[in-house]
Amino acid sequence: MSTKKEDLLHMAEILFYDHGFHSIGLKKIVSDSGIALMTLYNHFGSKDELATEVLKRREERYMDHLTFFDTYLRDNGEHPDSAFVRIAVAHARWLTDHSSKGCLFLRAKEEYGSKPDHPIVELANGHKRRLKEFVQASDPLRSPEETLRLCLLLEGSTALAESESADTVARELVTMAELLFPPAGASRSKP
Amino acid sequence: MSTKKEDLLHMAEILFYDHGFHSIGLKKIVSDSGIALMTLYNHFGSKDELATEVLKRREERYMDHLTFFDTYLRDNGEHPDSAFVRIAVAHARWLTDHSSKGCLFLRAKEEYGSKPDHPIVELANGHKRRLKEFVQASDPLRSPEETLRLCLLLEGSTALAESESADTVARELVTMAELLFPPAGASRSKP
DNA sequence: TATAGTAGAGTGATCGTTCTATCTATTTAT
DNA sequence: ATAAATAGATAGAACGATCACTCTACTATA
Repeated sequence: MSTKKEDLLHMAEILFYDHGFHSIGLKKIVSDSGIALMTLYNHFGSKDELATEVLKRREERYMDHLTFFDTYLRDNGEHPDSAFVRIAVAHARWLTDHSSKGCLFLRAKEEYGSKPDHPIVELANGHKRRLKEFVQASDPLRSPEETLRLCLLLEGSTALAESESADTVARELVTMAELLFPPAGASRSKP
Repeated sequence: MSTKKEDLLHMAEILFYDHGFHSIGLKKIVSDSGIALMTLYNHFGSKDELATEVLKRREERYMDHLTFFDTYLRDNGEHPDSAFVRIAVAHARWLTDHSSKGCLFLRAKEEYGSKPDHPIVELANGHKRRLKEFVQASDPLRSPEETLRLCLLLEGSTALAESESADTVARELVTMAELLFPPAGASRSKP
């Protein structure tokens, strides 16, 4: 892929995340990137298309992050019997590695939510659905209610990190996951 | 207070919540209210001032809701020994009673977050601080970590209700609070 | 000779905000 | 009770700024 296109996607993600989709103008994106406006329109048909690709790449990066850490932790013997805790740890790591301005997908849905068939809204909804499926598939023994509970913890930590230190929130997220989702041998086998 | 002013605040809150602060124009607010634009400027000095008053009134309503339900539940013998669970129940009720487009204060902070000394950002930060203090004060025996955990549950339920049914989320919120914050006699006295 | 990128002007639309001029209702003075 | 004065609300035009987006003409690289 073109370097200019990558630069634009990178800068657009930063600016969208820092200021919101409607608040930021294309002029700001191209000027901060040092790229001509026509080059942006050469790569993206519209502002919505740019925002859509930003979200697609962010989802890919986030899901890769979760998958990588889930596997890494399991293979290194950390929480080997509770996939839900591993996912919590992976998400906690994401929180401490990124600036804390909430979930970009929820924010997109909120800003474009008046039109439920808008591609950006569908993408945001799809991400939440895929994340839930990822959680459920990580441990088929867990109930749908438990899956929702982990999703609630993930959403809650992302939101709370906007008001509290990310490190603190990350720590409590893992603690809560350990309390609610102990490994199978510890509580689920309990009568 | 003038009826027109109340009508404007009411309509502005609905539109800000449904579409975001930057996405909605003053023309839309006044035309949907059936009120002249100059009447808006007669009551509010600017769009920011209107948004500020919307947020102030919403916070007052939310905190009143929490306080009322906390007292009501305790006086009616529901969860009399766990204020944290009562707050969770009160928040769950708020979720099922309102449309689910996230926390308006977080959204305000996200949209105006580039200027940390903006009155709207300070108001949003203040709300989160006051909410935390309310939680902490409701049960002084709880640790600061437990307070953060309940705040995480509240934030998580609000966020998750944007993707999942509010009723379902509300139920899981209460369940999780009961699991994590059992009444004093049940777990906190455990050695 | 293509291709990709550039600057810059220009489109119509909408933004927040201001101004004016008119109208109506209530209050005050005679 | 009638007239005058005050206050609040109205529609509509207009302000400069910015928005997403388009077009053109020029340049550099391959």
